[in-house]
Amino acid sequence: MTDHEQAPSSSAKKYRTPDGVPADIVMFTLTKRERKTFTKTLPIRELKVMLIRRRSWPCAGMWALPGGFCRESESIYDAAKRELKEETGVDGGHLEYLGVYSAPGRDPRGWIISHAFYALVEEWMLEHRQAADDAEEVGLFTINEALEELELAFDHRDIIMDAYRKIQQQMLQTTIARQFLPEFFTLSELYQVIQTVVPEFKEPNFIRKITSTRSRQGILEEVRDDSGKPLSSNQYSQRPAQLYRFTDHVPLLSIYT
Amino acid sequence: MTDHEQAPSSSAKKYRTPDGVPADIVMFTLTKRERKTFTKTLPIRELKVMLIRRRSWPCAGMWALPGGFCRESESIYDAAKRELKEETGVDGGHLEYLGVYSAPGRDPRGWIISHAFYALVEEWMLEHRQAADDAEEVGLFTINEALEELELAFDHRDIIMDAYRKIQQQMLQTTIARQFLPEFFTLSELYQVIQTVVPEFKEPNFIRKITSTRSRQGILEEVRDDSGKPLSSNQYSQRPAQLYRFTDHVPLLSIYT
DNA sequence: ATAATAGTGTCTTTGAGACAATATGGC
DNA sequence: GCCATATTGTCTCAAAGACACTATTAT
Repeated sequence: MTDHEQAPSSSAKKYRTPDGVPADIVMFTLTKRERKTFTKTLPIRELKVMLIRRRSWPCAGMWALPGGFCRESESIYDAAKRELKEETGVDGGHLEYLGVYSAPGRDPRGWIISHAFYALVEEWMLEHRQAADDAEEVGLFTINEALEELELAFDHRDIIMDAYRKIQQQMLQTTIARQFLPEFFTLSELYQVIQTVVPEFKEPNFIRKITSTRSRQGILEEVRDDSGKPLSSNQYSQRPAQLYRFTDHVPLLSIYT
Repeated sequence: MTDHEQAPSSSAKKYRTPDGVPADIVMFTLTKRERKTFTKTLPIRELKVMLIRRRSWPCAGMWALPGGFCRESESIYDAAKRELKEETGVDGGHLEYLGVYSAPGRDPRGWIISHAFYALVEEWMLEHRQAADDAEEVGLFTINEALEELELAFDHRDIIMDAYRKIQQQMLQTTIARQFLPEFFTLSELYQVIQTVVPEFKEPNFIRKITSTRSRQGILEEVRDDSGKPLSSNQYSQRPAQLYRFTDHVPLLSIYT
């Protein structure tokens, strides 16, 4: 007989049930800082994570992921979406489930099962947050700062490490890079974004590979104007560079082929 | 202020909290049936999922995933591991987290947040279950049977579909195929296992590709005996075939290279 | 003209893909 | 010898990788 048969009922609780089910969000953003050089160049980009300094028990004074408790009338994903909106004031943005954190004793308030999400937001979305919220300390940190220098609440260090691993994997295996780029972008920008999130990624012939191989064809396409002329941009370089955009194509990867 | 600040405490509950947090397991197995032909040949393999017919409210009479409620003293993963052991009598086997199912109203018993796992077990592990459990109806079904012909309890249809998608993806992108194979195996067996789980997978030159390309090197290695002579098997063919085993290498895939 | 980045030409080597040819062992 | 499956030979074309070269624009 499975335990399903001995289910606790909502009317008469006989079994110990969790004390709360929050959704916590690892909000990543890619900051963009102009380099002040005499000539045009790509901005400096850095991957950052948003944290909030807790003011009250438990873990007062430590840095924590933004989050909030889920209500009965919503799914966990809806709770995360609501929380993301409260923090950024924005509805959009990439929001994806990361996992569940349920080790006994992870939260001194009781039996708290946390669901982690990660979001990719634009830097400006976080400015709203800083102004709107009264006196709550908010910070943007690089992954290294967060993991090495800060005191993190609960098991949020584990969550951030897991989220970092996941975003790195997704950056290489999906087209989430689009979340960090304008609709049209140059291949140098794309390469820089990938490298910012996955420093190990090195492709000397990146441009050629993307543009000249059949198997990669389909994930990107050249941008052209109405008359079919290729569009280019010289925002970051002297010589204009061809603009590209992501298509809807999602390639299927395999270790065997 | 984040909702973390308004946390319910275990001593004095002021907020509605979930009525239960079960772990449900999609148990996959690959059945192996000898083909009765005059000559040696590979067995027929089929991917099956184990379901249990519910006897009591809610969803009495419908087929459901095996599962059980999580206790305060264990993590969700531990609960799934415990449940897997109860069902199969075996400690081992591949067990992996799939996701959370929390849509309001998904369970008539109340606010029940289910965590799905999927497991890969060997067929014989399920035999124990059939004998040990008193009078509970257990079945092994192909994915198609489960999705097309059975009445499934709760949102277990969604869970099974998600699990199927995930196992297909993992079969191509990780080395979980090893869970369905003996330690040493021939490349024909490996190919058959992959195709059983992912029928779309077609590689005419499979053997050559695996054995002769540098980029795939490392995930498999030839088995040799003490004196360095290659080991082969003629269990499934007249001419003996080279045996291989998986290494510990995990390749990193990217859509950009 | 110069500097700086975008993109191409070209050559070598590896890998994919298709088939034909050969090898092995049970019968 | 015959059969069925495993494995290799061979040939063609696509792609990776390296590096030198050309192109385009701001200053």
